Amino acid sequence: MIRQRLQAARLRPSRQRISLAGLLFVAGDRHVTAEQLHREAQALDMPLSLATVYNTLRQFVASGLIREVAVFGSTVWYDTNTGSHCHYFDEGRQRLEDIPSDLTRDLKIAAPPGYRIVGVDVIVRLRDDETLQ
Amino acid sequence: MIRQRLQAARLRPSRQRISLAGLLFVAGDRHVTAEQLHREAQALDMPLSLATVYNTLRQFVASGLIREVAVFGSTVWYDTNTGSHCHYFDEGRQRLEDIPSDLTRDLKIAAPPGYRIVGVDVIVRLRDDETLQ
DNA sequence: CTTATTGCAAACCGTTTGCACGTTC
DNA sequence: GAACGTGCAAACGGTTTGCAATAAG
Repeated sequence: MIRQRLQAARLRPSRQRISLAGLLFVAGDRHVTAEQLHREAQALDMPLSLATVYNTLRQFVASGLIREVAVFGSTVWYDTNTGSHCHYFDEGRQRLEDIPSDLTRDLKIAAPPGYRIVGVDVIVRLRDDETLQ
Repeated sequence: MIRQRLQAARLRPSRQRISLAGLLFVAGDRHVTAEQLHREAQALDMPLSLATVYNTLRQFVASGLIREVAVFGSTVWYDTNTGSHCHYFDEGRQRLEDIPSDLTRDLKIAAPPGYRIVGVDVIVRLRDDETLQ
């Protein structure tokens, strides 16, 4: 199943890619950073380097298997749900989550003349009541 | 006017802060990065260091004079319009701009139980028709 | 004279890259 | 064996910080 997915994306099924695709796709929607995924792989004794995690995630994005999400800060988040949807970002726990209903459908966005819309990112930043000083 | 604005924010009107506040607030809404603002100041013979630009912009954010905008990549953008509104990001020219109508009013966002919404970022990524491969 | 601000250079941190080695087809 | 993938360590780029020098109240 994982192998088929990689094959469909024209990526050779190397041990590392199978491990990472397994972590990403076995458990439904996921939102992870490269470092998180690397730690997970380590914990499960899947030996691969951090550089490979970064490179692989970029390849997965290029192949449309996952997508990037823009959040504050320099960290790139990856989302296995490639459809149109929005995100909550819990600033206290630093966790990214889908917003159940696709709010983008409510948005009446037009591109300015001469431009094309290549993506819409909606992120709702949250603070939990305790963390909120 | 600039001095009053700084005073209201309880920031001492140092030469550097007056320069930067001038650049930011004299010409209506602006969207800049720290590097851009530093280059502008240099060009106008306002001597200040890049570190000061970074620090000052953070103070301005903390005082509510400007706000940060989350865009892809590690670069932080600063917006002199602190009200609720959304952004176009021109990926070719790397320019950030306001979307004239406040789309966030169309969004029916609720915070999950136990959470508070501290901000909503909507960024519409654009590519101009030429740049589009 | 006390407290805040600045500038430099070094640290930082997430990410990318060059290149020698290993793997897949 | 040709093309591709991996891992290391070093580079990168935007940002932050420690600290001595300087300026504001």
